[in-house]
Amino acid sequence: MFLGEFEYRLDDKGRVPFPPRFRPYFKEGVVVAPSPEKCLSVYTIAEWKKMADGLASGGLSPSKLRKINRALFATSFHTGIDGQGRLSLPPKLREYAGLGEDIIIAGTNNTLELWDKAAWETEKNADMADAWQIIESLETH
Amino acid sequence: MFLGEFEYRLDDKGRVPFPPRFRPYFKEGVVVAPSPEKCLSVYTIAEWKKMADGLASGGLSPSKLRKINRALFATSFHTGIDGQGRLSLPPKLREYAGLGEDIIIAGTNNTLELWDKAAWETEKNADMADAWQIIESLETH
DNA sequence: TAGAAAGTGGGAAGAAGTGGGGAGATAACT
DNA sequence: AGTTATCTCCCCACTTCTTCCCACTTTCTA
Repeated sequence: MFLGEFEYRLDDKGRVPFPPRFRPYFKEGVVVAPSPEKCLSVYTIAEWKKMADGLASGGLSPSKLRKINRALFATSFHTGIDGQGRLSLPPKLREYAGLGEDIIIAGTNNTLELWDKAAWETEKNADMADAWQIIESLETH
Repeated sequence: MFLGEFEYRLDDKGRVPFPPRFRPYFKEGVVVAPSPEKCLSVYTIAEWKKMADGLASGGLSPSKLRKINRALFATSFHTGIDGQGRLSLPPKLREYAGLGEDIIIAGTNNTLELWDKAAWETEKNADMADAWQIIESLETH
């Protein structure tokens, strides 16, 4: 269960600190994938496999599955955390998410997300307003 | 079942005492989440999981679920009570709730709420008036 | 009234953020 | 094919911050 919002700086070499409390869960490795919201999703190996299996057994047509496989697996990276507790991000992914110097790492229950700080602030405010409306409507059922 | 209203002081390091009678329920940890009313909700782990599971099984679309996950999980923090019975609050949450030196911790049945004292006084007066009206209207059904 | 529990404050040790340098590997150019 | 240049990864060091621990004062209770 990943909770919280953490602010870090991306250094010249493309490295970003990883929240200490989450490091134990990523001992076996880290999978970084692009997300539809122009940020990066960070999976544990276990969560990644669960997600991949879900897609494979999702009853999709072979051609759709090939598309998804290319989009998802080819653009994702399997990496690790270095001795100083940092994650080093490939240039392609840094570029995709428009990462500047200020980075936000946010917990989203099963995964983490990696954002440029400015983009995160706007997204967060929008999402919080929406979320409370959705939750309110769920609870009245 | 959490009842009552407790007044404490937030120290320079962002720590606030936790009502002794409630401490046993938070041995496994504390989840602090922002609430729409500009205060902080305090969950036991069990209550938090119940709430989170309810959302996950709510039949929401993936994009809505991502929004909710961000709004809810990224803005919340998993923390604990220190040896002196104090809760240490992350700066982001202190800021969100506009916490000054004087803090109110209020029981709200299955969670606690954490308020700036001044904000609490005005909210409480408004809520008491509304609540009795709502209860009255329920009883007439 | 005395003892225990709780609120409050401060200090020290350890962890974490940040930056830099060196070695090894890869790729390109001569 | 050899040499060189570049890039990446790993290790080292420093500074800041957080967290844990200790001590004091006040309040409530027996």
